[in-house]
Amino acid sequence: MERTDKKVEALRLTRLFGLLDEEALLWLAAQSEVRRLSAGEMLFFFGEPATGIFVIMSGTIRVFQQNSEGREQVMHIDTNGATLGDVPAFDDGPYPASAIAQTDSEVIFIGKEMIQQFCLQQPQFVLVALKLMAERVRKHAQLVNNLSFHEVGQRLALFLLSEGEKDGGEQQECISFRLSLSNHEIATRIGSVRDVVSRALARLQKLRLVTVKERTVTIPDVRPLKIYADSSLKATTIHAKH
Amino acid sequence: MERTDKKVEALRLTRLFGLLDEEALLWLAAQSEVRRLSAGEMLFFFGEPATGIFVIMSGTIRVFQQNSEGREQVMHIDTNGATLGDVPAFDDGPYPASAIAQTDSEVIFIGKEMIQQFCLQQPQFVLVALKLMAERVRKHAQLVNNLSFHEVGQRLALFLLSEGEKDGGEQQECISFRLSLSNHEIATRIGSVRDVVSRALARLQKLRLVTVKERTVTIPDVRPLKIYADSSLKATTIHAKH
DNA sequence: AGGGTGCTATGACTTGAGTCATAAGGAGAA
DNA sequence: TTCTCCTTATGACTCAAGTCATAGCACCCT
Repeated sequence: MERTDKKVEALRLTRLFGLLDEEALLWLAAQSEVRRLSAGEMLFFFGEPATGIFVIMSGTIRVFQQNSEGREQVMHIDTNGATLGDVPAFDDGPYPASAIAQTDSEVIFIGKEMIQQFCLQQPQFVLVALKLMAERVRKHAQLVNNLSFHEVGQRLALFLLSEGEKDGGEQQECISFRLSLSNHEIATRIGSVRDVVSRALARLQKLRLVTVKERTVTIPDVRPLKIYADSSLKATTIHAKH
Repeated sequence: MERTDKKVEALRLTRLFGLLDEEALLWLAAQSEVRRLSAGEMLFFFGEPATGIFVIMSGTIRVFQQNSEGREQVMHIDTNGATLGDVPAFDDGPYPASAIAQTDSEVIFIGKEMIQQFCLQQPQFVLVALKLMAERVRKHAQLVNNLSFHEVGQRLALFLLSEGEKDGGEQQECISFRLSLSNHEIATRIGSVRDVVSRALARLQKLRLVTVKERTVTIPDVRPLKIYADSSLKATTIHAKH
């Protein structure tokens, strides 16, 4: 199998395998195969029996659930170094969600048996996997929280804040960044639909919490936006009545 | 420390520790302490720094999130043998949810350092923990699915079906069981409020999908109820228009 | 008996969210 | 240029969900 080095390099950059020694990485690389995906290609489907885990070498992959009408709820979006399909690899169930390549991507596939065999030989690896899995639980709990307790406008505000932090990086009062996603894509992440996101964004602008000019979002002051995102609706409604 | 045997017995009955040998259990039991909780007492709070994990010896404990108005979303409810606080023990964050004793309960507390130390000595234990954590992720993904894609009536139907299976046990067409929870408690599990649950239950009765008599629920045939729970709303709405 | 307390049930109302239809702007292709 | 295709924006409409108020029932405690 050629290009083992490339695979080893890719594995070394992941959180899951990053701490392993050269030998272990070489073994894994030998057991693995590279798979190339075009944008829009499905990596796996919800409910399908799982055969192994995927490690992203390049590109970005969206993991989501979908209802019978095609409406999507994004669970998470991953890029270089992330691991996919780890849940079914460890609990032996089917895939709990579907995954699609958002851009042309390269992933490394490692069969479930390999992983399980590997686990028995590399105890410290299992600890890392456990930590990553715990973080996943935490993220999902956060998602439940957002969906249960915040309405669309607030979820949009939270989304903009997280995008702003990711993009702008710093901990500033004023953040400005280019909105790389369409309203429809935003909707799939915050659990809504295109139209409603459009309206919610307009509302945030009316409230002077953000300004949008040609898909460039400016948050003049993050604090009131954070307050809006976390505020109980009852309070804001009562206030708005007068 | 007296009553070590009792602790060992309790630990042996858990999924997390059940496969360990006597020696390991004894060590854990020696490091642990028993804590008694009255019904309604909090075990830990969302956001609090986590100090260790809890194993339920007796009683039932509810893990939930809450918004500023006091509305609750139950994440899961656990009894004998379940483990709580494992996520923060392994990813070193704060508690991702709050926990309260629903009934008088006894739990075993094991400090985080003990657990982490234990992990290094007992590789196969980590594998079990990983599997349980993966199952947790799966459950949460399922919860997100329910909240995102099903409306209250459907979520109630799913809840009744799961209660029926749990109680009645068998895989029958017709299920009848006593509804041990109040409408408010049901509401916290399916992400709604008391009034709405009451109405939704009335609607299920009008549709002849269930009958309720003095808190005893009868599902004459589970199949139409399952269909109702999974049906896309659009289809039912269009149908109802004529 | 009287007075809590907690639960259910139900009608009236409000509102957030989603659907549908339409208009308009930008990008790219022929 | 013109014709698509994709996107955003917006008004009109519908409906599910939630809020509020009220009434009735069962239970418990003096």
